[in-house]
Amino acid sequence: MERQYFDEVYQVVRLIPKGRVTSYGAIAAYLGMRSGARLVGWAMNASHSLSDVPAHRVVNSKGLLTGKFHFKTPTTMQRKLEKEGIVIIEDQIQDFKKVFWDPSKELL
DNA sequence: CACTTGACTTATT
DNA sequence: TAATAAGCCAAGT
Repeated sequence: MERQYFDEVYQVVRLIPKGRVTSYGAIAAYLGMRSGARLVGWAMNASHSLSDVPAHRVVNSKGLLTGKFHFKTPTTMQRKLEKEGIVIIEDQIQDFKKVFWDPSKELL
């Protein structure tokens, strides 16, 4: 169980500000992986064990809620994001560029 | 033990 | 411009 990247992924996700979202690739890049986005997805899948991991703030590069079906209910993810002020239409985040939070640039 | 799959992304054809 | 291939790590079969 060498989850060397898993823990790092969780920590970054935990640092996502409320009302902002990030992408799997951004997290992967911040961890030094060029294309470890899939691994980030796996980390999210395993994040169900944890309680402090706002996986709903992690979307794909297009701002699409691809992982919403992995939540308790398919609407949980969207509802949580909308509750934080993010507008979503047809599983697509509106003004994605504005709410996008890049750890490598904003977390420093 | 080897192959496939998975909440992805970028590059190439 | 759209479709396909390749690349990455971990876990499941």
